[in-house]
Amino acid sequence: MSNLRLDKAPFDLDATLCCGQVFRWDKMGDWWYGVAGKSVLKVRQRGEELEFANTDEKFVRRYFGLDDNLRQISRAIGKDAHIRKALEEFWGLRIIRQEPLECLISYICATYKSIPAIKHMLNNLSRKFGEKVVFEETDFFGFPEPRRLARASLAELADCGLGYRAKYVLETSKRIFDDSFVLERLWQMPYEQAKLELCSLPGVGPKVADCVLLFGLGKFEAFPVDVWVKRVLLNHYVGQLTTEAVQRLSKTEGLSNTQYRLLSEFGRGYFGKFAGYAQEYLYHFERLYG
DNA sequence: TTCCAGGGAGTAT
DNA sequence: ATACTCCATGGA
Repeated sequence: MSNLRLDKAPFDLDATLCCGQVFRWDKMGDWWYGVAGKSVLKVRQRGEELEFANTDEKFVRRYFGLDDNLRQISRAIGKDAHIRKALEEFWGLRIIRQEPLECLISYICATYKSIPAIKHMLNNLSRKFGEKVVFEETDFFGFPEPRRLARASLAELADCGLGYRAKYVLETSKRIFDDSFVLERLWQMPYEQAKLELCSLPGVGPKVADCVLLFGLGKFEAFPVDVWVKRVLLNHYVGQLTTEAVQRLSKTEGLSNTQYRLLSEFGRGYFGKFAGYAQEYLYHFERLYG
């Protein structure tokens, strides 16, 4: 068991793990349990103190983004009353550094699904194809290696509840496994180029790409847009959008490609290089109170 | 039962 | 380039 004092690093563990960026953490009592890499992490927060087990401080700092300068980020994105309200409400929410592959597969699965259903799918995938790790007499499962997913059958994947996403997960896993696509190479690419590369994968469009770039590859300017974010922007940012843009957005219920680019570029332009942080605060706020 | 979900691909214009 | 349609499934 180790402790970490959060003196100069505001952090809210609950908000960070509940805001829908990760899907495989569970709270038992006041402890959170999650699997990263091949080990089970156990974390709880008591005020300014973060307690953790089965991992080390270096990993915790990196995984939870504790070295991001949240005050500086907050000053950069705090452009208006609404975002400042969300920042205040969830102060200490941070963008987690997910493992890129888990992040990619997770958000391919997440398309057109609710969060409880996504959790269900990913837990099924991990139980079926991940490595079992026993911790505190409980079975946990690591996220599947690309090799296991690449060699799975469509039926096995479909059995996990993936539906029509099964073939996307399979084909993308094959491209990762045979090294024709190297996720790590995107780290040093600029945002736009990395996004273009990601969108060449089956099951990956602009939304999934932005999520992977933000949550897995440290591109904080990525501004993923879904129906919730569209809702936020139409409810609170009409003044900052052009009237022509608002008309185009109100025309249809869903989110066309054109609408996606419009909103994503607005977010990036308006909130700046930490737009992804703004997006996550706004998204969480809209889901809880919208 | 019906509706909706952290959208993407395929096809028609 | 842009718009329309279909998609499997679980949860509310």
